[in-house]
Amino acid sequence: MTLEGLDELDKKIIHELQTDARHTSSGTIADAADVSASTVRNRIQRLEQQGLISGYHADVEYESAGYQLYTLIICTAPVPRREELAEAALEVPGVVRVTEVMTGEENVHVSVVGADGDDLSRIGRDLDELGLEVADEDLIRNEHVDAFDGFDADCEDRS
Amino acid sequence: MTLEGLDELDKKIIHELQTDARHTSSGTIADAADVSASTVRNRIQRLEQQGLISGYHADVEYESAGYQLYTLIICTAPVPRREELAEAALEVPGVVRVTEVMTGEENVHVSVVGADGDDLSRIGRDLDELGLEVADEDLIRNEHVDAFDGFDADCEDRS
DNA sequence: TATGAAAGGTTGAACCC
DNA sequence: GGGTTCAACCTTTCATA
Repeated sequence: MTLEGLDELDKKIIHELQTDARHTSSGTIADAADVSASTVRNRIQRLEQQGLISGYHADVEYESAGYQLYTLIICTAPVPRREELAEAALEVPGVVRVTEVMTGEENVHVSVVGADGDDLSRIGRDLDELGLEVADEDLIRNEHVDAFDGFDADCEDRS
Repeated sequence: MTLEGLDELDKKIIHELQTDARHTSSGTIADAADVSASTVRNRIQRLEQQGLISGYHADVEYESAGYQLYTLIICTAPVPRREELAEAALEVPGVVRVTEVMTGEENVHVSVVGADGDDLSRIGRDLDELGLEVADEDLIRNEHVDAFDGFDADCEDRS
């Protein structure tokens, strides 16, 4: 079954780019899928234009870079302003991700990077000044990411 | 000031790769930094080997791909088993990110992708069977990511 | 560690089916 | 839609300082 017009080739492309966006060439995917490299290039271009792939980025280990305080700040926003505040939070220096959740009090989760307590104090203050109430603040011990297996053709069966 | 031996060139490289890991060539960075392309390539290789850059991946808009249920599942793990369970959770089909937080009851945050309620039920059951107690479950309305500005040479001043 | 040069792979664009 | 061609670009490898 294809979702939203995504066929197996699209899914394979997404899966490969999710796994390694920089060292995977169109030709490699093309060989594995038995199509030409330009077909893969056309598909990638389409996926980017449709916004299905919204970007590519390097995963950085902040601790190794000397930023010991990779931290999750959980905030509460008034629902009508949630989206606006989430976007504003992204502009605060040190903020690397903002997740808006639908329900509950703690509806904006902000991931931030800091080198010391002063950084965190400033970020907390900045968020507060925007109108985000800081409900909780926790050091992130570890973060693991993985490509979504739903796009992996070799892993279709899910109980 | 350089952190952990990272100089301005390293930081610039990381920033560029965080912004667009696929369409940024060594040559482009080299021109902007007034060094040779080979130097940039050597640095990138070093950053990858040191584990400072741990990977590159495509950002996928799951909703556009037909997976309407991009969801945050907040779990509680016994502290001694937290890391082990977090890694195990990553293997559950549909799980795309696991964040371990240091303190508090809700110390494992799991981001999952599902097409329907059945997917979510299964994922919840799988996490539970691992030994992760599901404390809360929330639809993710939106997720914004941004490159860390601490690596951006044009943005060093932070109040 | 930074640089430069040559060979081979990769990309994007225009074009054809 | 998919495929071909080709010029421009990129990367790899190795040699050099």
